[in-house]
Amino acid sequence: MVRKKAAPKRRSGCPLNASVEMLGDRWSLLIIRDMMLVGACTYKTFLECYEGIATNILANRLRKLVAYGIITTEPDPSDGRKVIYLLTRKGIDLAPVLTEMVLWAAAHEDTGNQALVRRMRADKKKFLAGVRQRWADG
Amino acid sequence: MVRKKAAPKRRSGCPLNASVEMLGDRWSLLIIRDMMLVGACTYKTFLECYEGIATNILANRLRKLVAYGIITTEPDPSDGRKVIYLLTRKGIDLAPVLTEMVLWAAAHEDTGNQALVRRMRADKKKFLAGVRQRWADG
DNA sequence: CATTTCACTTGTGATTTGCAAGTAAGTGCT
DNA sequence: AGCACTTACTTGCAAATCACAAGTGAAATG
Repeated sequence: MVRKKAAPKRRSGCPLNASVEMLGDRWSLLIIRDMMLVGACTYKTFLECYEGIATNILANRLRKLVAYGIITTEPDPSDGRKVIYLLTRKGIDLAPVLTEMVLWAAAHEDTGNQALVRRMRADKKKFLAGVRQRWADG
Repeated sequence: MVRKKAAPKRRSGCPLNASVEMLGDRWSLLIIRDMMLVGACTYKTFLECYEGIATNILANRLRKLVAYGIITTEPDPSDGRKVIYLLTRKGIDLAPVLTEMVLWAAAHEDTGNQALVRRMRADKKKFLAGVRQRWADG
């Protein structure tokens, strides 16, 4: 007996469903974090950044993030093998979400990079403006 | 040949890893949302809330959220069959994260419940205080 | 031209998920 | 006390997803 594929039904019209659809997995948010905070932008740097992600999964997640309009790709003009991944406006707008998550974890768990956390906590707005600034320049 | 279980290595000491560990799946955030926004607090209401979650998965996620200290359980004094799930302080502190996610989705996708979104956007602080208030009363 | 780098894809088991079908304890009615 | 019903789960199995190792093809490097 063949089972139908039937995507999991979620209560429609409820906020957050869309976000979870796009970001609710083990890797997507980490990829975005590394673009935003670490500046990673090629396939290789992602693979190295958190060793542990499988290469097929990384390819899959990047494809999905592009499909959702959170990141884009462009060829590296100085090296035809490389593909550069960039955050779109929609992707950059995730900065407040990431910030709150980092602050939450910092408040309730042992987190590394206390310097960053302090900077975020001290002036959230300024921190977010900084992220936007860096990405606006491309 | 037997494969070792080997949890996926993530770069240690980086913020956000802890959050993704606890919340980075399809359902955990939705469960928390429904506690926070809808007021769901029993197994049955969770199952009905978004029909689509499998009962074994729900049980598993609730157990994990308890283990992470995000929710607690207590027996319903008026009905011995029921278990009441409650947000802990740590769980309540997720409100800003959820809020930012809802606002992000609202800005970039078609979301339902525009009234809620407007209320969040109009006065984020007041909205968060309201959530905390409701949970403080228990 | 040979080697290396880069961004992937493919194949193969292992793990996780979705679904239907239990089960055990508590409640409510008679 | 007996029986039906609700609630919070567990179990079993198939299907989907994942981790890991090993390619592949195009472009750069020596």
